[in-house]
Amino acid sequence: MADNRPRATVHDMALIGRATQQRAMVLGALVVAEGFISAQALHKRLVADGSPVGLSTVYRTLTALAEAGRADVFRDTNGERLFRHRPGPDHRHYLVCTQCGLSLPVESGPVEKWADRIARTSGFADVRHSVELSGVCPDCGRKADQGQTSRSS
Amino acid sequence: MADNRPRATVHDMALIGRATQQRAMVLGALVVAEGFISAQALHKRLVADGSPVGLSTVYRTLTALAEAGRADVFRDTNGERLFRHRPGPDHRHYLVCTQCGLSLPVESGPVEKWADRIARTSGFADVRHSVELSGVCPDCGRKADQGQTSRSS
DNA sequence: ACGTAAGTGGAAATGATTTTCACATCAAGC
DNA sequence: GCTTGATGTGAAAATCATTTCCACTTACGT
Ligand SMILES: [Mn+2]
Ligand SMILES: [Mn+2]
Ligand SMILES: [Zn+2]
Ligand SMILES: [Zn+2]
Repeated sequence: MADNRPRATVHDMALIGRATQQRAMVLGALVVAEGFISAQALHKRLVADGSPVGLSTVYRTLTALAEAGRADVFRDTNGERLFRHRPGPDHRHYLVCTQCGLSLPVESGPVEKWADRIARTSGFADVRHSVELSGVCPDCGRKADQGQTSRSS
Repeated sequence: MADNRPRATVHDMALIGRATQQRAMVLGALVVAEGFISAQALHKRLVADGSPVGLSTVYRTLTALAEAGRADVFRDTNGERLFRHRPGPDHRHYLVCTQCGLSLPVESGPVEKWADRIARTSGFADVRHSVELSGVCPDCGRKADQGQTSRSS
């Protein structure tokens, strides 16, 4: 009966220091966003919603969440960093829509194994990986069709 | 008998427009670098070597080479873009040393298959992937050991 | 309640990349 | 070789995300 929209947990806040009102607002907005969003965009959204958190604080909170493993980070093509509240306790990879930010967690077992093997056989230390998939989601693809290459039926 | 260091080919230049002296210098320096290097660093190197190419031109040339598929791009952790002359005609992925830029092409068959499958089953259009491995190469790891956690034998 | 370490926010600094635009130079076509 | 228009160049300024500063709050253990 209870709806199962994602929620912020006290757990999230405990990991990054003191529980301030600002952090609660940022975390709340991030959870509600349900997808990848930039610090700038999240800040605008907060201000628009009458929750005037400083931009520096938004950056600090998102960075702290990411470091604590409570948020995932995605580099978009312009180099901007997008954040998303991490649904579970484990590291994930996503397929992200370049138009609207919609993100879909993808099954990444094979890549993890691949990356681990390379890490082991390379001789390199502290090997990390960054795997990002991006594309245009069905909705955005449909919208895009109605504008250019107007292939009449 | 002929050494087989990588060389710039006329082919590389043909793909990006006119063959100017500046482009030849940038391409030459990129090839000689034999690893990932930033536009800024490459520019400094050119200036130091008495080949005063403008920074804008370095950026333009590297970007053009990347678009033409003659260079690979790597986003380092600070968001800076590193370039490397692409050894062959095909798309590759690398394991890059975060300390010195040394890069090792890695066998990426499994990831390509994985990414292709997701692209096909996701419903997304124009799916692209970015896969980056980074770590500390043996040489740099050795150097790092002689400085901190001095665990006496 | 108090004291204080931790957090906040507006403004300024940073730093990579892009843009501008007056000037130089490729590469055709004669 | 010489003219010429499209293309390329570069110094400086603009952009823009992110970080740093620092005087002022605030959370929270005592
Ligand atoms: Mn992974
Ligand atoms: Mn690939
Ligand atoms: Zn979309
Ligand atoms: Zn190294």
